[in-house]
Amino acid sequence: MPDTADSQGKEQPRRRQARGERRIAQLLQAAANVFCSTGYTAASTNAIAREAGVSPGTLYQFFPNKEAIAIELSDRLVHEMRETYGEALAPVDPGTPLEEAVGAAVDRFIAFNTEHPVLFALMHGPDIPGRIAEEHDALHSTLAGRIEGLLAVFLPDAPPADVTRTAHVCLGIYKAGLELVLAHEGAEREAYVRELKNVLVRYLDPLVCDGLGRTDPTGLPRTAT
Amino acid sequence: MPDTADSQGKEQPRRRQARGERRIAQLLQAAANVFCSTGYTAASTNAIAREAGVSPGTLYQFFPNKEAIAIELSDRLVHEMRETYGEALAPVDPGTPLEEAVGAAVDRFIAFNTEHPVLFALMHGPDIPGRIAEEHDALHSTLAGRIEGLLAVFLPDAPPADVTRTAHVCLGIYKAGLELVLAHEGAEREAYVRELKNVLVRYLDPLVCDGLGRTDPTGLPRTAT
Amino acid sequence: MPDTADSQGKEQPRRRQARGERRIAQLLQAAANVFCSTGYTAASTNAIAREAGVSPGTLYQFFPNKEAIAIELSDRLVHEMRETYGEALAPVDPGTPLEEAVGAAVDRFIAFNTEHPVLFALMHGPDIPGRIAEEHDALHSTLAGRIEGLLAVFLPDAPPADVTRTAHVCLGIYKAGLELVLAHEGAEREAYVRELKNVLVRYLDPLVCDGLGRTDPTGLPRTAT
Amino acid sequence: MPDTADSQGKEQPRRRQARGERRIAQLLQAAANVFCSTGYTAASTNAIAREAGVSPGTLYQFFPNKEAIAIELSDRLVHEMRETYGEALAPVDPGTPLEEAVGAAVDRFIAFNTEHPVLFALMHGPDIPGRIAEEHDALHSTLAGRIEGLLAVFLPDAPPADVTRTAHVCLGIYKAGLELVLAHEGAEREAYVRELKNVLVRYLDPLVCDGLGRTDPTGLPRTAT
DNA sequence: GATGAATGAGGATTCATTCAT
DNA sequence: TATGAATGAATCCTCATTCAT
Repeated sequence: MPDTADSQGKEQPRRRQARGERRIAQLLQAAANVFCSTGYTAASTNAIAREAGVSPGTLYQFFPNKEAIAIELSDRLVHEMRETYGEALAPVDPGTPLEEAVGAAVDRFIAFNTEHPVLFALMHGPDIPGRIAEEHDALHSTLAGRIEGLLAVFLPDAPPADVTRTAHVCLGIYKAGLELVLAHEGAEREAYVRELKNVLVRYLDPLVCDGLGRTDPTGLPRTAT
Repeated sequence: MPDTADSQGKEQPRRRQARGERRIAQLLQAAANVFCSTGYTAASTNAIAREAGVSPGTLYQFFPNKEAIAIELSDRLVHEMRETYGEALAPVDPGTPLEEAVGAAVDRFIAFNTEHPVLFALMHGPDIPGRIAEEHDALHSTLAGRIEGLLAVFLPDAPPADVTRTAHVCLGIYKAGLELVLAHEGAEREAYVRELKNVLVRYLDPLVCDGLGRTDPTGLPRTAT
Repeated sequence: MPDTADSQGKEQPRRRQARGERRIAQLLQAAANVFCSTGYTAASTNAIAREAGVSPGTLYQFFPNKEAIAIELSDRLVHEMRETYGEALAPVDPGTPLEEAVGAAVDRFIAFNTEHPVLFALMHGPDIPGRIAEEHDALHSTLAGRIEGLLAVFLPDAPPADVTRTAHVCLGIYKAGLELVLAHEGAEREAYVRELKNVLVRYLDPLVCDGLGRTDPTGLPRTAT
Repeated sequence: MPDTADSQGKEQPRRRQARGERRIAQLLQAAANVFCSTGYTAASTNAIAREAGVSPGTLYQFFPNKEAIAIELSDRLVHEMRETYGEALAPVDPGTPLEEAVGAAVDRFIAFNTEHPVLFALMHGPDIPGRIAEEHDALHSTLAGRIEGLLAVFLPDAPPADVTRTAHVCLGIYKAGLELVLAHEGAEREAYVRELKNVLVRYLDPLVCDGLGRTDPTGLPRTAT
């Protein structure tokens, strides 16, 4: 009756990894909690270790510093995002109306953010303009990339630089909107969600038209409210 | 027969302002520098004192803590903003085209931000969503208020709650845009400025009623770029 | 054209002293307040100056340091004590029963202490045994001296060293009792006052009146040295 | 067959006591030294750490603040007192003459105090009357409790409130006496010890009599020297 | 005399990180 | 691996005291 599995002596690497994985998950979860409640900057490694119920030394066995924790956390979130929503942020059928696509994307993003509140803390990058920390950067680029992918569908002819820029603008808008959304509750929150969608749709709509004169078969403005 | 100053009794509050007022300015300048280079959260009072070339004790003679410095700094910035641009953010003639008004406002804001880079650090509020610190809050409310005033001209019939919400959205957009603008230079920066204006104009345009009620049946941006 | 009063040249000392005395009284009062509310050790000169409504510099114009304030305060208290109760703590008629004399003395002491609560803070000397600070020492010796004077009446034949020692013991008892008295209120306080008197009377009674063979009706040990 | 500690799950609270327990003892010893030489109020955690030869951080790994150190120190002293002298301060046979009991108790107390001089610093509670700090309070209550236990033997019929009050008075007397004792040396110290015993015996003797008319079989003053 | 500015060492406390076990 | 002990610099802030005005 083996009290613990790894007492059998075989396959230690596997087991060790197993335990290690568990520890890592545990630490990341703790880090997420701490980042959420105190913010990334104010979070301390000791606090994370405490929250995880392990000693500081243990934490440093898996992560060289706070930044590494944030990076790994970001990576896992990105990974889970991909798992959940597929490679493209939204596997859009090119015929989808912009409004619908944006609405769906925002809803998904917000749902994901709500489920993983730490995302907000991680996204909330640069205390200092222009000096985006590495840990946030990874997440940031990934998000921007996904948005870019989504945009590519709607702006097939736009120069890449423009698409990239537009993606960054969208991400900025989203972050700002998310902040407002999270800061409110109930009906007001809903209202902010709607506004966020409006901002994005109205911003993107003319660009979509510009692209290649793709006109709505109806000849009417594509995104009638 | 007043033989000495203390026979007057009143007027205790502030004397010997000469050196003191200078020191305060010096400290605020130093604080601005430190906030800019390390961010508000990471800035330390000792660092500010060092930057100002005074001892920690001196700093504490004028400010009880970092927050107070930030608040005073914000107050002065707001004050200067008012001095520079007048009470309303832009004294708009109601007939002004939205695009023009927004463009002017953004240009002014950006100019002011460029001249006072610390504004960005101060605006960059909540590490933690929903928990905006007092020092940022004051600045935030002021900015939101100014935007609201501007919007009131264009949205005379909208319910106040909507105007407030719209102002917050605009401020969010502006902050996000500013971040992007500041993160780039040269032509790219110009491009981001343009995008920022676009976002705002397109967002606001459908909300605007041309004096006689919203006539846009589509609700879509009337001022396609 | 005298811009300030003291440019007249006459009678400066008088005026200076007058104002100075006022300042000193003001500072001492403030010090008393601060000593009472924070204790002597924790009291800061800045706090005293603030309480007095003057600048730290002014304080140091009159007192070289905290200790000097305490000493002066003690001196004035001792002086007032003398003024109020005369040179001897109680001008006792040798025939007075011990109980009465002690009761009166304790009542007076407590009354004085209640009226001048700072006395307690000042008496509460040595954080460190054997190292009585100078400031407390002055007060202490004075009090001990007064008690000694009182005792001399009742112990005319005792060797001086014994009288001194007994006085110190009485003062110690009194201080301890006062602490208990001040720590309680109402009936309980009264009870402690009674106990304090009991302790002193019973302690002194056997020592008293070897002289004429006043015998102790209680049969309690009178001379157990 | 537990291969690693974490397979047990329980028992987390304290491990690795070897070094830690030693450090704690070392820190407490250092604290005792510092409390003795500078007094409790003036003692600083940094000074304690320095005295212990460790860094400030180490101290804070074991104690959250100065108060906690004082409390732990008090607890250990009380514990050792109990170990040394048993649960009751003196396991008195009810027939023991008061004088003897008091004498023994005082001797023990003084011996203990002499061996653990920090006790004095810890007992010396309130800088401010009525505001006894927690750390001193614990010690104080314990001592008062022990005295109360001792008194209960001699005052079996007295109302509990009276016994408590009497115990507090005795403790006060003892503290005052101890101060005097410690402030002297040699013969003079001996003399003060004798006086202290006298004070206590004479104070308590009448109370004992009151109780139930327990009369000395000899009919003589019970505490003849 | 009076002021308030200035000091800098020292107070408590925290933190990222390392190390011996 | 995991632990908890250890570190020392850095945090914010206070204090007694001095000095120019």
